[in-house]
Amino acid sequence: MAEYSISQLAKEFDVTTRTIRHYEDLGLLAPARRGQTRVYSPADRTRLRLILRGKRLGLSLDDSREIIDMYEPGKSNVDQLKKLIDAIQAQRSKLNQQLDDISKLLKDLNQAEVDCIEALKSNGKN
Amino acid sequence: MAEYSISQLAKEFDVTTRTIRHYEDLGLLAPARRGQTRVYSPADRTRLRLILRGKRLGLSLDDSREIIDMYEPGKSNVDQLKKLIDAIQAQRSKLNQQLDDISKLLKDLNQAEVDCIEALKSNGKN
DNA sequence: CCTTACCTTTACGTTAACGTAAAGCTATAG
DNA sequence: CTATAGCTTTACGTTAACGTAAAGGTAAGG
Repeated sequence: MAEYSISQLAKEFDVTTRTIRHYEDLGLLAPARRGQTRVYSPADRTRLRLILRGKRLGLSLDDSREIIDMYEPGKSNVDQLKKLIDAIQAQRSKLNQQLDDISKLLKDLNQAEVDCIEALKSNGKN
Repeated sequence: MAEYSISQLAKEFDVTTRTIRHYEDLGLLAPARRGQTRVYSPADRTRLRLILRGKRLGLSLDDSREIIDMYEPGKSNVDQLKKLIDAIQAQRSKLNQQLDDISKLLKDLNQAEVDCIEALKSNGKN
């Protein structure tokens, strides 16, 4: 089965159909139509997954569209490709910054937890 | 020198003074005052750094406030502490999800770059 | 004394990312 | 045949996170 309805995708990724249509309005998705009804291919499904992954990472929908478009070069000219490579570099450095942020946050959380447990212990004595 | 003006912090972290005041409106910062003027301590500066780190990770300001408040238990009761530990667990699993997302995205970007460079080569032949 | 450079509060405006309601088509089950 | 379930478009509403004036206090420099 290589196709999905909008509500199937909505259920699978735990978003509303409104959200999926919104992404289409912004040009991030372009599913086929059977009559008036949207029909999603596995490729559409993958695009949706990428969009939501981007969201979890704090990317704007515009950012996500740019990234997703990077995955399909081939019809571009040389200048565009060079711009794409630059964009990829930029994204990579941003992601590395995030990795650094996350490791620091995790460290902080560990410390906070230790402090919490300590507080619980001495609190239990009262 | 253990104090900062609002514009010093704004410059250091590359945000506007409006942004910093906004964080105060939402209860994320509470600097001292000299007369009417805000005076920021190193601790305030650290809180601001944490807020902005959270922002880079896609956290809402409310999320950030919760996390930051985790760093200072001590006056809480047992129930609050237990809730804090739960919140820490939740944050940790969210961050681990992000780590996974990022590693996948980085992988995808690498592949996209390879594809780009390939396209550039064959394009150069024309 | 007055300009320049800060600081302040108050308050309306803006953008992104949807939510929500209204109104209607379509098909299948009872 | 009609009622229920799922699809559609259109369009106004909402929330978060600030932006952007407007209007004014304060202190140092020429």
